[in-house]
Amino acid sequence: MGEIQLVQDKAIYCYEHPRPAVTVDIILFVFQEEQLRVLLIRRANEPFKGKWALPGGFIGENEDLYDAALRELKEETNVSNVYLEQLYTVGKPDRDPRTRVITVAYFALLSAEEVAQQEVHGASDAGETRWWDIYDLPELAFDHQQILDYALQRLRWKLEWTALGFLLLPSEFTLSELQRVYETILNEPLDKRNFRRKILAAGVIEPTGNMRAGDHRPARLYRFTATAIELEQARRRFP
Amino acid sequence: MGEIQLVQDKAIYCYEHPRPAVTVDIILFVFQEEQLRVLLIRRANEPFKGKWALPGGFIGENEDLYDAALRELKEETNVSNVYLEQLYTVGKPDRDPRTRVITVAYFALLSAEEVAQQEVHGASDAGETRWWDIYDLPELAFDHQQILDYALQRLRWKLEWTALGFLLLPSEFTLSELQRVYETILNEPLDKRNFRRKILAAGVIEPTGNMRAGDHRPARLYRFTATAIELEQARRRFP
DNA sequence: AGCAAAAAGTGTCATACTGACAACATGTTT
DNA sequence: AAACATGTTGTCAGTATGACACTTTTTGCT
Repeated sequence: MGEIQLVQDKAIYCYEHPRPAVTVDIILFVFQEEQLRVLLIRRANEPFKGKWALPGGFIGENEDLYDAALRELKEETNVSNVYLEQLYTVGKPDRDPRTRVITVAYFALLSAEEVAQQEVHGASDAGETRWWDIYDLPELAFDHQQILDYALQRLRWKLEWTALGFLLLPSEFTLSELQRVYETILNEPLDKRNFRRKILAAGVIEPTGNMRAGDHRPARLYRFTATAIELEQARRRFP
Repeated sequence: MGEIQLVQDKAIYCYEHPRPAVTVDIILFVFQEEQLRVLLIRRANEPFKGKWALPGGFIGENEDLYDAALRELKEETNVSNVYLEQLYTVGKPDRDPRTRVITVAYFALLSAEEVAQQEVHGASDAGETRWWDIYDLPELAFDHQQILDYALQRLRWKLEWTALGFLLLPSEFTLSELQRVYETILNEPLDKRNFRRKILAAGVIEPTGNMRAGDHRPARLYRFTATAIELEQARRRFP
């Protein structure tokens, strides 16, 4: 089916039918300095030269989609050890002016600790790399704004219905910190007492016994209960 | 980028980098004779010759993914006027033994009325076409069983959290019929009184004034309230 | 030492939703 | 007319929700 030919000393890949290029793009969220941020890369080349874009790239010839997303993230941003989940696949014929490109978007969460440790940077072929406040974004390349909108929607949904907030926090955190994550992502204030009641009732976090001192009154520190990470709140609609 | 060459009188398509083939497969659900069914096609050729597979095919060179799904559905099964939503994209390198294939799976619902009218049939290149009870499936080709499992999961979820059941029923239906749809899809019995209370409270259906006579006591007929079709039950987790 | 400021922590009440549960109504069949 | 099949209806106890304000503990300043 797939044939390799040599034309002017360059390998080219030939098929009986036209094929689209397939890329994997990643929306990497992080919670830093009281902001929900995404990682973007400034495009060094046309099209959309100078515009900001989601990190991503072509899938390898023998690479699973998930693995491709991990690899791209590692290559372009030096980030590993993330939570990754497939988001959506976009494929409008004209979304890339150069050639037909189908993009499988992945959605990634990185804990604050990892960000600090991993020294996220822009890599070789990618240009400048930078975290952007989700509520104050630059103009994006391609249809990346739409993808990002959808990712934010998914993040919000996940936050409300699963125990996902953890992935954005360090391993020990206070309830106030957790609440700020929720408020920032949902983009609205929450009632402190109701928030605590619900989070604690959900049984997904537990006190570590330690305290965070420094600010004013010391706050109790919590961690996530082991397996509660992706506990899909199995709420049934019909009993 | 994409170059077309002629080799032995056949057009071939050449690229600098290897590209996967991209297909769209559709899980078409229908509710018939008290069963939740999916449409499958028996493969006429290798690989998996004789096994059953989801309808689908290659995306056109200038075709959106959604449009491709619609077209394939129309071509292979003569079905149009369906609810279609993207499900998931699979791309393990060895999922098709012939060549690298990435498949965007779509999830479709067809009302009982449409099924009757549209005379679903197997088309030209596809072999035999047949509805299968979701709980009594044959052995499937490729990784289609996994895709189907995921589709069923999504269907169940949608059923519980959105007003999606309608799409599987005729335009007028009784509450008992609706309940049977729910019970069949969720694969468990539901309490009649609680079911009615909830469905009616949700405000997604309304009585048409007509009655279904014939069996025993005539049953009140309902229809779905206009815009309630994809009303994502906007239940908030934090007030 | 005393006071103000900042953040942490805590409880109640009215309402709505949930799930478990059984009897009666209306038409058909024999 | 009696048996049968299906449709329709309500209660009650338990739990979850959302609205709402004050006290506690520490820091920082004077």
